[in-house]
Amino acid sequence: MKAEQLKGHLDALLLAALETGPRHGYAVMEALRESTGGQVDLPTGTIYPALHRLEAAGLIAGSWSVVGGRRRRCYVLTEAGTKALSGRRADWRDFAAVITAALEGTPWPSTA
Amino acid sequence: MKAEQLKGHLDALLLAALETGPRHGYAVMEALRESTGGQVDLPTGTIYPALHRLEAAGLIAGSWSVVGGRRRRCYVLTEAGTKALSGRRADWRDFAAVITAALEGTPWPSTA
DNA sequence: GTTCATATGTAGTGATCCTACTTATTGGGT
DNA sequence: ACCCAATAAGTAGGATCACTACATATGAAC
Repeated sequence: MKAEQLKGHLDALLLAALETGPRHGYAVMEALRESTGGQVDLPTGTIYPALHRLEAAGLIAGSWSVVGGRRRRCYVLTEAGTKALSGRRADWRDFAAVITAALEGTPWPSTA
Repeated sequence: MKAEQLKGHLDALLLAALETGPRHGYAVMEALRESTGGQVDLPTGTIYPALHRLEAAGLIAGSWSVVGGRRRRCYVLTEAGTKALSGRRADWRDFAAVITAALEGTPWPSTA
């Protein structure tokens, strides 16, 4: 999984990882690694700045807590984040359909 | 179609556009625009440097010609380019499958 | 003769993800 | 006791890539 390929799609993955419930950064990292069979294995230098961006954009809301002596910043999808996620999903479907069509010459399997 | 989404996937599109036969840059641009229903509409500042990169990488070979008083640089897929294209296609399928699975939670429609 | 489509190109910008490093706590191995 | 791995968060700087804006030139239409 090359680095450049992910560009522009990471936010959608992070939002999706938070859709099932609140998670802290490290947990998001692991959730993503497991849900993709290890193919999306983000370094901390990618995930934390990305979460900060999403928080600054108002798509997720973070709050500090301490569990087992370790500080955690737990993130939840905001209402704007939920909307953004469905937008990103639609964007992805469109994007994937276009690229697949251009590459394969065959139409995308209908999901409608 | 947001700009950042395309990052890392452009080369595959360009190689695919050249698969059906030799084309010059402007023609590649139009072919891509038409094959994607206008959704991939690359500015010249994107396409020409990208073609230069591919040529420098040995994936395409360019040659000058003059048609109707206008100079053209016509590109052909090299052998390495053909191999690269099938690699890029495989990469895309893997990538798309992973992202779709992570976003939708459902497996990719089997193409096998 | 001016404007549009054709045709190619460069310089600089901005966004994004990664590498490498730092800090801190808990718990297991020896 | 000591060290190291896993957990947990973060920053600074670098590399890549596509885009904006601009420059150049010809042919065709009006």
